[in-house]
Amino acid sequence: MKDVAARAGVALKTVSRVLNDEPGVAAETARRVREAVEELGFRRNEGARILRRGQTASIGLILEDIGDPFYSALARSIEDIAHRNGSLLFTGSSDEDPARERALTLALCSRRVDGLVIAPASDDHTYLLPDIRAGLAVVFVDRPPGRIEADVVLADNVGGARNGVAHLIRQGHRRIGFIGDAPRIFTATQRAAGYRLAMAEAGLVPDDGWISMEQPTAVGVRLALTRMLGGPQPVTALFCGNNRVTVLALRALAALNLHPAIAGFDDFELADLLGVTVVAQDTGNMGRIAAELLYRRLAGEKGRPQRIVMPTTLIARGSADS
Amino acid sequence: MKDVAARAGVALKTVSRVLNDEPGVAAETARRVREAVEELGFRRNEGARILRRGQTASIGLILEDIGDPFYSALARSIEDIAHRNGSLLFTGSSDEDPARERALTLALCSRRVDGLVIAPASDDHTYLLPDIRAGLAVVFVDRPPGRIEADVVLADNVGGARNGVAHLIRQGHRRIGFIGDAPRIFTATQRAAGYRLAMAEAGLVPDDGWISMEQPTAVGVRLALTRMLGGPQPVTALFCGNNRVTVLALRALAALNLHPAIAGFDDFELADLLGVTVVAQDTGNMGRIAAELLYRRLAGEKGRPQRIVMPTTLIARGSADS
DNA sequence: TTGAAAGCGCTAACAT
DNA sequence: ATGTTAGCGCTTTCAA
Repeated sequence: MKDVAARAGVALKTVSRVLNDEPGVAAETARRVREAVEELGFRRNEGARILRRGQTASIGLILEDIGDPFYSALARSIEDIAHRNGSLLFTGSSDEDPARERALTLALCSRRVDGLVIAPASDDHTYLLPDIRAGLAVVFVDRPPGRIEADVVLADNVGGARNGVAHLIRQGHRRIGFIGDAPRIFTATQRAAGYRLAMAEAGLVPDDGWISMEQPTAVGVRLALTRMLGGPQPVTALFCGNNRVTVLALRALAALNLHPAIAGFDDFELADLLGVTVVAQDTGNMGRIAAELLYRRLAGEKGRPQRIVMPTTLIARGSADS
Repeated sequence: MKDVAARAGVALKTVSRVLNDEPGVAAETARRVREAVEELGFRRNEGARILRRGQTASIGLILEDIGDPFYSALARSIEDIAHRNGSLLFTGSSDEDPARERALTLALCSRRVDGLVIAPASDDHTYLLPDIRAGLAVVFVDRPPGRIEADVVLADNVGGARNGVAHLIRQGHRRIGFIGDAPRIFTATQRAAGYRLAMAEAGLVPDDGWISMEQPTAVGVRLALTRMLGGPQPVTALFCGNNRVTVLALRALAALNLHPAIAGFDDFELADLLGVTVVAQDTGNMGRIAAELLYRRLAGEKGRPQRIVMPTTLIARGSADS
């Protein structure tokens, strides 16, 4: 910028004025400055500007895996809101590792992002307190924060799973299996609770062997399925706890050539063509609402932390029938 | 940091030394400093550090849509390499809009990202020249840069499409349709060329009506399909130009209850269960290689711009047969 | 309408 | 082993 000022024969401050469209610069002077900018290929150092002004116009997004369709859809809707608010977006994948989540988050705090949207893997976010006190806005999404009070946008996990399982029950099923995820994952536990609730409401008592709460792998899901579908009293229907489980289960069932009724939490691409009944969450809206809440907080909206629960939709496509 | 220094009763520089693990600080002094850091909830302002040191330890990724599975897989592999190199990652979606791509890119340049990975929508990247001259590293991925020389990592689009179409021909098909994307998109044109090549090599002359080069929409694909599959000489097989087209075509065919042979460029989740034959690109490796090249350039590797072409893999799953 | 000087929070270079 | 000074590139404040 110094070079630009020299070239245009004006003071530093005048260049700054032109670049920021501040009033009080003669048209001719402004023209000369712009010309110099062009000739030098000058690009303002945003970092220095930020240092001086104290607002970074950037937000961070921490999630489990940007490569997962559920999270990438979330990321996209958040990016749109960030863009609309003139912010750039940092993204980071925690891989479900609390230490990596924390490291990533603190790195973003050091960069002084204005706000953070976190789909947490950790259950303790007290480490964010100094930054929040210093003005950082944080909204949690998909899962609640741990040991701090903060805004959070969640799906109706219990209600959604309950609806899905109730649908299977309406189709006449009595022995229904649930394949979830590791119990430390909030959504997994909530959806399992929804399963139990639906069963209880129908007067059904699930056998212990009908419930699997493990981190989903191809091998693990196949084992769980052979266990549930073998023996003298096999389950006749399955409810899967998330999109990854559903996909793994569909593959395993195809390989085993078994065809129980099946439904799952989360919609996924081509579920329609495969005719798979799902409980869909509105991922796009969830991200949008979380990001909009973040920007309202940044704009100064006060009030106690909100807990927004998004409804889910049962989409019956046939796989749950019979 | 000033506050920390005051609290620990040392000079600013000593705090800086402790925070950077620089040698020459007594253990006891360091302890006092760390204590003060803890008590004050101090977090170093990375922006100021960057301003002083001139390296941002961040890179940017510009792609069409972070919500698209193809690109989100790419993003994930790039994020991993960035993480391994101690960088944070900015992501931005251009929505196939050259102006948005440019705006996003320049915003990142102003933030002084160390490097940029771009899956370009624009065909003119001369606007990057000043930044490249100033030391910015840029690697293009999926599509080549426009009007500048730069490193690029591409899939073997011509060869892949050719292999896919040749596979259909080997199954006995003679009238084969191609549904691509807008011709201004590099990959679309390349894959169409691969289609023509395979046809020509088999001595087949494609009818004009067998080729559709439009931005894929549900309606557009359905129309193209009814045109190709209607009439007295319908095509008996289809080759789709990318994952989105393939999915739209599968949906349209199911709705129309038509079952021509089909194959497509790009693998996609559940293609295995649907038995769809595809030409797969190794997205993860493509991102990894692009990002690694970027970091080699940042580490000072000289030499003329590279053009790396990644092989594709034909995965026959049955949908191309008969 | 324009400019000079101070300072954002940090680190490099040079004392002590 | 520790401190002092200058300055990264910009904006803010105040003056002309």
